[in-house]
Amino acid sequence: MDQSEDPSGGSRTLARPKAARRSAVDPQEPQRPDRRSAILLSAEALFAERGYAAVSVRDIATRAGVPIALVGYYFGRKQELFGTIFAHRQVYITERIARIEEVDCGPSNPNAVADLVRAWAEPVITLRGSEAGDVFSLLVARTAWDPGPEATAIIERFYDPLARAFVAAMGRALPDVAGDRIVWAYEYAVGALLMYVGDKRIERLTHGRAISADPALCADFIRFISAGFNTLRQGDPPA
Amino acid sequence: MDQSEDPSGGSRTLARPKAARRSAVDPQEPQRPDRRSAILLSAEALFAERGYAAVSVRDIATRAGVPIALVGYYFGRKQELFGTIFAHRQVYITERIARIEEVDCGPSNPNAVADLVRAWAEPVITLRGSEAGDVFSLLVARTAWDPGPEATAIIERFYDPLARAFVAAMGRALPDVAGDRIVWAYEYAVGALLMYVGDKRIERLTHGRAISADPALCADFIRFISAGFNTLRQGDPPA
DNA sequence: TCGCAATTTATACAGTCGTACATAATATTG
DNA sequence: CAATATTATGTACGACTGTATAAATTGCGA
Repeated sequence: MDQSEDPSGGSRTLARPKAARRSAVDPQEPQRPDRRSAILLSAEALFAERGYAAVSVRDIATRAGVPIALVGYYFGRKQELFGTIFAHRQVYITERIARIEEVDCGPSNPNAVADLVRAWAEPVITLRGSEAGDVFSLLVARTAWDPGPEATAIIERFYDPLARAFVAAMGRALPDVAGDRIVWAYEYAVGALLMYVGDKRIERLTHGRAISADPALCADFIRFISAGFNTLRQGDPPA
Repeated sequence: MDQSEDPSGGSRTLARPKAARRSAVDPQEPQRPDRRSAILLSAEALFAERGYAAVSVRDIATRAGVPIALVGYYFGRKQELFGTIFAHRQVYITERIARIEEVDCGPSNPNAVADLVRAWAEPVITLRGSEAGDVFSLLVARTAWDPGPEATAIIERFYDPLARAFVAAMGRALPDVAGDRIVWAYEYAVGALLMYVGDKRIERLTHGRAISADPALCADFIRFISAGFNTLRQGDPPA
């Protein structure tokens, strides 16, 4: 499908929302249903549920209650709509990077590892429960494990910076540990966090008693991951 | 295999491999190419690379070098072929369950947690490097995160027993810890292991220096997860 | 009111998909 | 040999896909 890099096609000018320009007279009136946002939210929810490839443009349009062609009018190709969703939520990512870089990773802080893990994970966990947060967290988990080229491009573009920021900070907190071992440990932590926010099996294994909003659960998670990173201090260096 | 749900359509009898019946005269001669196995291996590799939905029956047939209709002749629907792949590798799963149940989880064993984690993870990690092991491990990781109904049915059928065996054994090793907290920790461990065997980002983040065959890496992983489980001992009970 | 731009809509195109089916080729048995 | 079972194959069907395009409708400043 890709054909890709420069798929613009050139001829058609992509629609930009010139709407909502009756200006700031009465911002909270319903003001003619915002169908662009409806499409964006519909796509986000569907991609989060089923993954990129399993959602058709028709599904998105149907759920949003608009004709199919309107999706292309506002967002161009399916792939660009996918990217727009993440761009729309990018603040969630930059906030996490900012919190990571606020942590004191110097030798004076004995809790640097746990502080770092908390700064990295807590924004995601506390996001759960809010409506948009639940949907987007699930979308990220789905996308992180989606082997398709559209999904990997998104992860590389939006989440590699976060990964590098965390690994760099953890390298400062654990100055005697080889960088590659920290990267591997980061992978394990990501895998665990993705399960926390995205796995559906937990309800089956706990017979429906699972509640991911429990704050004690968040504390358990941070302890689990922090203890893992701390084991790197004593381990054998890689061969 | 159950073949199951009864989508059979009734009329057509599914092919069963009556071949290789020229008996035990000369088992290693090429004996007319085994196209059934070729299809099975082709499908396994493609599903592992791209996930269930992103692979077409035509892709499978082309890679195996057989006409499309032969896939249906041997395996019926795509969904049944998917299940047959896992049934074919089921010994990998039962071996892990057996190793878990061999571990002494009584109070006399101070290393019960680490022994359990090793019994659970080591068969997967050491499988990597063998050709079939690499492919199947990746397939499991893809399937575990595939939200489609075909994939979730497979995980429930083949991997829920492994999960319950591990959780039960860990409950014996940590008798004072609530069961649901162990289930959550198990989810984190699964997430980490899936990243170990299935993530492609590691090469990007380590600038291509990652080598998952390194035995020190296996030791790091088991230490990481064991330390996580051990934190459950001291944690606050859930609210 | 007209005129222009923004938005909306129906429809069509060229592909790919899973699956089925009739027939051909080959092997096995009598 | 003939008869029968197994394996192999080409082809076609209806459904669904992403995307494009021309035309209709609406909103708004002049």
